[in-house]
Amino acid sequence: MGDTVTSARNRWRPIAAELRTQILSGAFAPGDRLPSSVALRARYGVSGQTIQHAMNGLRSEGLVETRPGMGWFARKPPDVVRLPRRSDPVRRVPDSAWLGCGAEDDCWLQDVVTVIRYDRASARIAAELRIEPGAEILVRERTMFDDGQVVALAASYLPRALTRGTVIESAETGPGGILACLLRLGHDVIQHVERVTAGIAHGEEARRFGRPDPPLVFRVVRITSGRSAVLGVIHIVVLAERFELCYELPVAR
Amino acid sequence: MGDTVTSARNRWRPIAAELRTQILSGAFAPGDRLPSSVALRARYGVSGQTIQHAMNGLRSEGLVETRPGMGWFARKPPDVVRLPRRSDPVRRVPDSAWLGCGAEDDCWLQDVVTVIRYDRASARIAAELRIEPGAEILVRERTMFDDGQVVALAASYLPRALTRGTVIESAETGPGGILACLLRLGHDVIQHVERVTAGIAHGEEARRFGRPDPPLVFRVVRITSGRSAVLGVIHIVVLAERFELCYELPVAR
DNA sequence: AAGTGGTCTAGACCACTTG
DNA sequence: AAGTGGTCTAGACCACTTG
Repeated sequence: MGDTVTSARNRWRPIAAELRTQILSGAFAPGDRLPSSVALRARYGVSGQTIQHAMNGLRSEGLVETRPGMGWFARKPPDVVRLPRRSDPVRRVPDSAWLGCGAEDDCWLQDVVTVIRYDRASARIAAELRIEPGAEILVRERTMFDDGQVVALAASYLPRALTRGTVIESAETGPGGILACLLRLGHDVIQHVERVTAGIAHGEEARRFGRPDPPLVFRVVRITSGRSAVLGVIHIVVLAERFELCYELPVAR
Repeated sequence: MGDTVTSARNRWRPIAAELRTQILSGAFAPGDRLPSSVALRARYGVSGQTIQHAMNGLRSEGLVETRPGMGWFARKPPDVVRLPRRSDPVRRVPDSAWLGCGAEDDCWLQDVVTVIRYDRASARIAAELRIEPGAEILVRERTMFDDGQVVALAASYLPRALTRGTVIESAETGPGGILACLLRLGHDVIQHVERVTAGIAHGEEARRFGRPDPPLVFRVVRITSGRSAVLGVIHIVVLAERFELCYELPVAR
């Protein structure tokens, strides 16, 4: 009923389970080296492949990291950076797809590369923007770095009907970013909606993150609405291991 | 610089990449059967293990699913259910750890099992509740089902100083759940903060989800604050493949 | 019965690290 | 030079599916 696959006998799973228990119980502290492949082979009486299979599982769970030539190590979880997701209409920091990440100094993003292009709305983008599929849109793509590492990919999509001939179509939109531009252009910004999913980065994304194995990511779709129209949508792909999304929900009285 | 591991030659990665491209391009529509292991072995001139390794990668990316004895299939992604995360102080639906999932009928959760126990605050819980480590707390644990499948695990932690002798310590808290109880008890509920991370379910969690392989999950920490104190915190572990978290961020004017 | 994916072994080679 | 993890092959067996 519940279980999907039992097929064939299975030695790697109990081995992974035992090591997992030891790591979670603290028998191996973060940074500790685990027994080597040959040691584990001898202990469990299995082949190297079987040990490798077990370790691959633990690695994907984030419990173990590997330094080739040196061994397996209980993982010291990377410091997680809190990304406050707020709705400030104008921010002090330069334009970035951390849109809403906060007006404060904790908005520490290190680098932003911007590509601007024009396109026609796909079915998906059209639905999100509530415009006709095929309508002209402005696409602003960004890559965000932290310490030389790519940590997020983002693409903003705006109806060209709103942006044509405005500063939004230039590389530098000035302080406050796109949102401030929209406000200056007389648009009402009523609310943002953020839809968050999680998954494994696809091939092209994994490549852009510079990882051999596809990392776990958040996918955030941020839809910004005015009084009578959707003003824009941003798709953000964020390395999940590095970030925590933090939402504040004030209680209406 | 960017790449972590190159070691040893590598045949499974390009194979995975090629199949990934075909799936994403639509050459294999969702539900289509992929070539069998023997066919792929012949096409690429590699061993079965190598093909298996490539397919394992695609499966963990969610692009492929496997029906043992039948073959590999391009994945028809499961319908994603939107979980609106709101801050309504009182809801019409029965008490549940979907707390804030909305007052509407779209709150469709199927079943809830509740365990109530008393404990002392761990360092982590104490920090979240802003009480002394070791202080007495009330723990309400829940398992949420949809169609017989476990889809979420949740545990609420409340300072016992707030709950002792109240209806919150009974199994049935009545309509509106814990939050309504707190309001009736005279507490101000000012805001919720939700911190969202994503990861692979740990061993015990994976077991509770009834999965042989640990699934990808959201971890939501929801902290509910009154005017001068934290009223409670809920830890929710949600199957990521089934849900989308949807946050509304109204723009302050 | 024939085909499917999943697991396992034994043995090989590779790139990497430390001495 | 000796030890490490990562990949690969060839061959075996298993549980599962359809006919």
